[in-house]
Amino acid sequence: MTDCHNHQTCIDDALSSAKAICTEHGAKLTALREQVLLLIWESHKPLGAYTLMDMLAKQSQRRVAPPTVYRTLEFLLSLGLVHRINSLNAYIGCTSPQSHQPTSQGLNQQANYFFICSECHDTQEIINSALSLEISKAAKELNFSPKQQWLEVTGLCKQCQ
Amino acid sequence: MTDCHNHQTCIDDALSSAKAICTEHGAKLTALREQVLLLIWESHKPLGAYTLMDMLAKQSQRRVAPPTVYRTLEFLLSLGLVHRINSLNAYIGCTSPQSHQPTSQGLNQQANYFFICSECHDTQEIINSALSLEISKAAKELNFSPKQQWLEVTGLCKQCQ
DNA sequence: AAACTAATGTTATGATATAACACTATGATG
DNA sequence: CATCATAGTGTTATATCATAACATTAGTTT
Repeated sequence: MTDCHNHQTCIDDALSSAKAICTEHGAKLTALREQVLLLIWESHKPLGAYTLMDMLAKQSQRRVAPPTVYRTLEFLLSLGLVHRINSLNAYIGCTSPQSHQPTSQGLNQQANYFFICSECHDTQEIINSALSLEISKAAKELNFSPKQQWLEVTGLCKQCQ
Repeated sequence: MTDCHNHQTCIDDALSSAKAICTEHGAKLTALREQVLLLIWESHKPLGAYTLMDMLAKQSQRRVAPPTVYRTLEFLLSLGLVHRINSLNAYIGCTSPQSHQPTSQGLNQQANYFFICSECHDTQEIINSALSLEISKAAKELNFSPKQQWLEVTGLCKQCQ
């Protein structure tokens, strides 16, 4: 991770956020879902579905098949608790799930902006209204009505330069 | 495509650009490479590698294997003649390859911004310096040194709203 | 022509993701 | 309490996307 920080706090926060958000949406954070969310947060880097599957299998001493993982990820994605990094086919914990909440109409217009270090794979998510504004302006010029946005910037993080 | 335009002109331009860029880099636009580039441009929408493979096989009446297609795509990508749409695992012709030229150090800092209609799959690429600037600013705040950027915005195009 | 190199062909396999259906657990309802 | 409905999970098979490794061909240089 880029900043020296108390990782356990970070995980705890993520978990209590997740619980709150689940309650709010009448969704259940089952043991499996919690386990996957924790694994993703403990890693703190984008994690592939099959890596996650192996970790799960190891933890629970039994075979875990792909659909189990993908369904769980889908659940977490739908609540904005994790994000998919398209350029890596990988999944990462959302640092501000409150900002990525689905509405009754389904998902909000979602804006996901990531900076991904190609060296250490540390990935930082940002919320940036100036950036959002520029994207909206560009969309307007094209008469395009945006729904979801992903920005993935690869390069070198502070530490790895 | 979003704008009513002369599609053949568009293809012709792409092809002559491609030839110029290849010459400039001492690269060869072989028959296969030209064929793939044309197929991508004729479609004018993001095309999967396997779709492309089937189209190639059909055109040339012979079996074409994945590596053939992927190598060709890699070549075209390396010269900035096509782009990969990560959220779709698909490839599309670059509308302004002059702006995506590799340097002697390898690829420039590349900025690829796409608006992808979820209805008709029309995909527009834009160049937008205001947007680039915001991304640079955000990177600077993180002390992140960006190398490549992809923005993919999904939603509804003018026609499909 | 021989030797070298870039391009393409070929076979096999790895990596990512989903469809379809079976089973289980949990809570609602009579 | 029994039964029913539903959400969640398990299981098997398969689809989809991508690459490794090595063989062959074609074009260039000497």
